[in-house]
Amino acid sequence: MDPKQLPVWSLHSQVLEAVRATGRLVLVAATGSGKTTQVPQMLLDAGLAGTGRIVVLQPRRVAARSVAARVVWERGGKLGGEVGYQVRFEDHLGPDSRLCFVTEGILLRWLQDNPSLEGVGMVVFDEFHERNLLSDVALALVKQLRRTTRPDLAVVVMSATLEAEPVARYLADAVAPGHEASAAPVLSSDGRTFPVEVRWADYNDERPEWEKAASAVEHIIRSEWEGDLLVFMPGMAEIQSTLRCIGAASMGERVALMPLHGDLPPEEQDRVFQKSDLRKVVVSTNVAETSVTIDGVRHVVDSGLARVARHDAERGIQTLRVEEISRASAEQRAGRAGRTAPGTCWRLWTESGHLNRAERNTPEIQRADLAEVVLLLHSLGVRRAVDFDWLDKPEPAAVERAEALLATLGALEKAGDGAGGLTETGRRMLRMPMHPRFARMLVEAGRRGCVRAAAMCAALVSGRDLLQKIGRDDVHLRERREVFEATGASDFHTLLRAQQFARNAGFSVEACRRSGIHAATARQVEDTYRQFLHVARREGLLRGEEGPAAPGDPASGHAEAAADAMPVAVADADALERCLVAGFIDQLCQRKNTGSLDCLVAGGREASLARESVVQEAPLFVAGSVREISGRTGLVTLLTQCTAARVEWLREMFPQHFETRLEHVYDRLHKRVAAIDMSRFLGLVIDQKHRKEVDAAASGVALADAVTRGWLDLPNMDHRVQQWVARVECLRSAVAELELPSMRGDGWLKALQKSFHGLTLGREAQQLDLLPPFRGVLSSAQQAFVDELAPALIHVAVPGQPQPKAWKLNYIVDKDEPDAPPVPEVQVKITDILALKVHPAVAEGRVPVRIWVMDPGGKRLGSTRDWPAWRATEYVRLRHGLRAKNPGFIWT
DNA sequence: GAGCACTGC
Repeated sequence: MDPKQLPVWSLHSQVLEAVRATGRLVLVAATGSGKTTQVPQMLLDAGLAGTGRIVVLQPRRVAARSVAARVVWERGGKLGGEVGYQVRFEDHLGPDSRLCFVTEGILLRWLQDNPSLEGVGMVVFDEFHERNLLSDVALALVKQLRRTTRPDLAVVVMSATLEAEPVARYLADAVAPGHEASAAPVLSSDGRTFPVEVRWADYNDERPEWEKAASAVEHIIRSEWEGDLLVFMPGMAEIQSTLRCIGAASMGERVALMPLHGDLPPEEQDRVFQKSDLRKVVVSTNVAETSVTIDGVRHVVDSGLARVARHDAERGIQTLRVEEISRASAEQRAGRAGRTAPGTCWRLWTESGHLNRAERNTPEIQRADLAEVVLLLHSLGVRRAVDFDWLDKPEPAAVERAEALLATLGALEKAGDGAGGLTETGRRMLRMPMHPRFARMLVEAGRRGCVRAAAMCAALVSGRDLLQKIGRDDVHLRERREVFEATGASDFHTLLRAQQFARNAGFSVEACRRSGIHAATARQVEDTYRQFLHVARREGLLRGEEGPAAPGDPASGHAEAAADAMPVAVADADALERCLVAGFIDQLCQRKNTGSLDCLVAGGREASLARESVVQEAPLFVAGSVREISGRTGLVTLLTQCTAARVEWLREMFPQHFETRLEHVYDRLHKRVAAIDMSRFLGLVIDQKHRKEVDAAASGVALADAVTRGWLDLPNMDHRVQQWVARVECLRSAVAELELPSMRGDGWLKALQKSFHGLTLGREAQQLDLLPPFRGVLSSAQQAFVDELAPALIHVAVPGQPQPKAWKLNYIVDKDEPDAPPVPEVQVKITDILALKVHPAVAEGRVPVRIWVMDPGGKRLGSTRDWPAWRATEYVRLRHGLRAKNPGFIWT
């Protein structure tokens, strides 16, 4: 087919006009419009990038590679000529390349070496609706360039389902001083897809997702519709359940059932794309939503769920939870049914439920670990990432967490208000295309002569999991796995041995699978390892480990390659472990006890050591990964990829993180306060020395703390004391001029701390009469005010009675409004107050007493804080009944 | 007594 027949060509002149006039364009074009291959060519042929390159950003390596190949084929010529691509590990750009398809990470690396993108005339963002972290960062940086050194740099944002307006406004340019900024022009084009009919679940079906999906599949197969089926499930376990359910149903037609997820060996993944005599039913994770396209699918069954990874910045852990997908994501999934012919999409949720779903997915920048991006921005002069001009701002807590990590690793200077500038170590780390932890590890390895091993460790955890998950009763695999488990020192040794095994086996898929290793991952690890090593060599980190072949020596190429392929050798016994500890130092863990796997994690976190970790004996270790998963019994935070640590190493590498100070703690076992010189490392107690003498005030604080934690109950916190607190509070809020201190919350705690001043034993605290010290928080003048103005007892004169009556007041806190001022209450028989004319009040008449009015038999008739009004209404209503029941009294 | 989506330099 002639590419010029593609729908996007109908916009040809408008696209060129917009870019020529404004240097900007937002293009919304659905799948099949031809935007990815055609628009870059239009822009190139119109000469809109001047003499510069047109850089087209792709979210995936395969996409960059295949689109470049397609465009080369359409235009003739060869790859690396006019058209080329560059992705990690592969550079097919030539000196004359004008159209450059690159992945997002590549552009960001270019920016580091070439901050004003000299030689680039235009940046085109493709598939921008995916809102990947790096594309958001790249767009923000391109925008900044346009406003500063590169006003001529054109920018085109293309996407399938994006709402165009926010991006167009984001890319607004100031036309002239005083004029309103003009948004970027927006164009949209139809795709070339077929209609997809959406069917909804029409009631709340309580069955599990896999059963509902199986029913839908059965229904489709039994009807006359043709075409393959694609079922979306959140994860592997759900896929297995779905396959079992479908297999159990009898549908009168044989079908080919196929799982599809990232952990599948390649040959099984390929089955999905091969022609099949039977109708295919593919049950897949999110891979099939964007990364992978299966031809021939006419029916989509969508559970509406996905596992979403989030970096919880508040808690400093990675989470992975099943979430409802957004409406945009559901659209994308439905579209998978209409690529070759009209189709149907069966959503396993209701149409009204759909409206409650989020419109779009959370952009990655709002759910990712930002350490790497924050470091990059620092290098480009952006010191306050929160204030940077983002399309969607990252959470301040996430930026803080990232800056804290960078400071802990020693990449940023510690500063009072947030993070300071880059350190020398930070500058070195920047040059390495990896997470700052790994960069820190390599820097440490350079000092200790174990760069190869450290680079391999970094490569091993930079991508997918190398090792397959072992089923609970897969005894064979478990035995094979144990072969890799060398020592109890580090789980990385297990990975290193497994990788070595894969190497020795020539990355044979069969051999690797028998030992539970993903061969494809192992091959990727190898590529990553070589790249890391190359970078380390460039940075001079490998100097001590290499022979005479100096870096840059033209003859050294082969020698390097040969050396890199050598088995990993480690310089001295624990050099590698020290590097691992350095890289993961912020995830230092301490076993709580020997009986359980529960651990304390640096920074006040708690988690559990993974059962399969080899680091079972070490009291102190670092975890390569801290993540929360949902188990059958709820959420569990698991520590994996662990390495045993020694205190001496911490003292040597991170002396700045030690803090020793005198702490008073309540010892629950001996029920007393102990004064301890506590030595902490990032919050974890490393060493403690008991002191004989105890500070009186600090001891009081520790006892009060024990009370708030529920370790110590106080029988003497009785009604009298509680009433005193309530009375103070009542008067404090009613008569602010008195400036009484609050005795709730913090005030209560302070009173307790003062009361316990000088005590050390839990028993002493429990036996103490708390009323005198709680009164003592106030000066004697203030106490007198409280006794007078918020009294426990008031005397009320009722006309016709010889003497005033003494009423005992109870100051009551509303359970539903615990922060509201307490109200004084009293219960009175109606016969005693019928003649009362003025409602009694406390606090200089500002707080009327709440009177519970009782009938002569003691039954509550109601309550009032305005007796005359009550008497005029409620009483009048009740009078008849009262009179009938109590004829002896004169009911006036 | 227990477990895991997808990418990128």
